[in-house]
Amino acid sequence: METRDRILEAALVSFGGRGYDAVSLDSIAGDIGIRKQTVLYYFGSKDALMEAVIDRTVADLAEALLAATETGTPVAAGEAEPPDVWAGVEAIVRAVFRFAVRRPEMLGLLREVTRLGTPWMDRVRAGFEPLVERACAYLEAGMNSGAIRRCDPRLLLVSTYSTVMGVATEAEVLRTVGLEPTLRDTAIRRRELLRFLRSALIG
Amino acid sequence: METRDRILEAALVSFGGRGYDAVSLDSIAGDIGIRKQTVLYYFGSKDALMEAVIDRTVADLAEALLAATETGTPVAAGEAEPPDVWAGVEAIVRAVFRFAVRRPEMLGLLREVTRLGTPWMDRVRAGFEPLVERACAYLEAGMNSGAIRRCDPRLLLVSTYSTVMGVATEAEVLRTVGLEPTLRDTAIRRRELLRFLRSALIG
DNA sequence: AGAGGTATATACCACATGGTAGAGAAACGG
DNA sequence: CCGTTTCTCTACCATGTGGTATATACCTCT
Repeated sequence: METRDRILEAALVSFGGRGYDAVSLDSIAGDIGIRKQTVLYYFGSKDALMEAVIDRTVADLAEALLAATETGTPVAAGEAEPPDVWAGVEAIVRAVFRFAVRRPEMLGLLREVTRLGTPWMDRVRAGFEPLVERACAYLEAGMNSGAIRRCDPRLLLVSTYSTVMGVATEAEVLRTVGLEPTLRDTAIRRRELLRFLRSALIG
Repeated sequence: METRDRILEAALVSFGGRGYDAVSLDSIAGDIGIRKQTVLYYFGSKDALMEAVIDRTVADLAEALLAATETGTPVAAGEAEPPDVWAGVEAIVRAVFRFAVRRPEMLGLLREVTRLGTPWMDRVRAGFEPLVERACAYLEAGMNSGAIRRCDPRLLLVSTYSTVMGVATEAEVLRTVGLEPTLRDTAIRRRELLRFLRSALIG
């Protein structure tokens, strides 16, 4: 099962980096020195390959982000003490930036899928659903404890998601304002973003 | 010059809505009841058509946003009094949401171009450069007057841009958290976003 | 050794795409 | 009334695409 993984990896990089339509099966196969028909042997069609890539990416992201949420949240069932909301947000942002540096294709793929919409997006939704639920409950708990300002948790989640994803992935936008997405600058951006979010959430 | 404009309009809707690669010249021509060769008569190639679409969109957006910036900014040359930064930000956000409702293709195209990157993106940069300059100067003035917290204005601009664009355009993300991008919800989102930004900027 | 599944390759196909060539209409100037 | 320019069309082409059919090597189990 070696080849299958190599195909999945190459497809992830291509789809996430250049977009579904812009990538041909020939180019994916060529990247790892095999023929297109070998790709079609493992994955019956281009669509099926995309599905597999999405599923893997969503699983990886959801796992990492759920793990990050547990950081700094001693939340037992029916606990009374409020969790440290800010620590949780910070852990999530750091996890996302880790992906932005080490596996930018994954965040790129996520963007691509939100652009393509239905039916690809449904797979993402399915995989992220527990994450979204948890995040909303988390934010709501923070509002109840007064740690963050009161508002619609879903809207707050969207704002936060957009901001984090944008800053983490939109390299072209950064270049527009004269910033290069180097490792050093990325750290600075992360710090600045955290200040931004902290003000927005707590203020 | 009637046909030319109709082509430009149809291409804008298609490119912005479904992406450059996913749209064929045949489909653009079909949308307005002409043949592909007529499209190629006015615009020598698909690339040239895309350039024209980008240029028009950038010009429209830049004009509207620059106009919005002037709202509530009695900024004369070498003025001493600080401008009302928050009023300016609010005017910009309202202008962006106006586009999100009335011309969503334009914001979609902007997204698409940032995804495609060089060399398309250079045209956007060129058209937005004065806007970016103005925005940075604006934010810096606000920091100097103490109206908003001090930080790198370019990073703050990127954070704000990402947030506004995300909330204004990512309909799929909204659906993920169970929100529909109706007109009514859009107004609510805009209000919530303004509260979010206000906290982030002023805090 | 041979049967059967696993895996990779060659050859091919139907189709859509961007682009070219050139004809026919329609308006316009002399 | 004729030549020129502007515009739109039909017809065609070269290329790249996703996908099928099929052959071939390899490996494992009996």
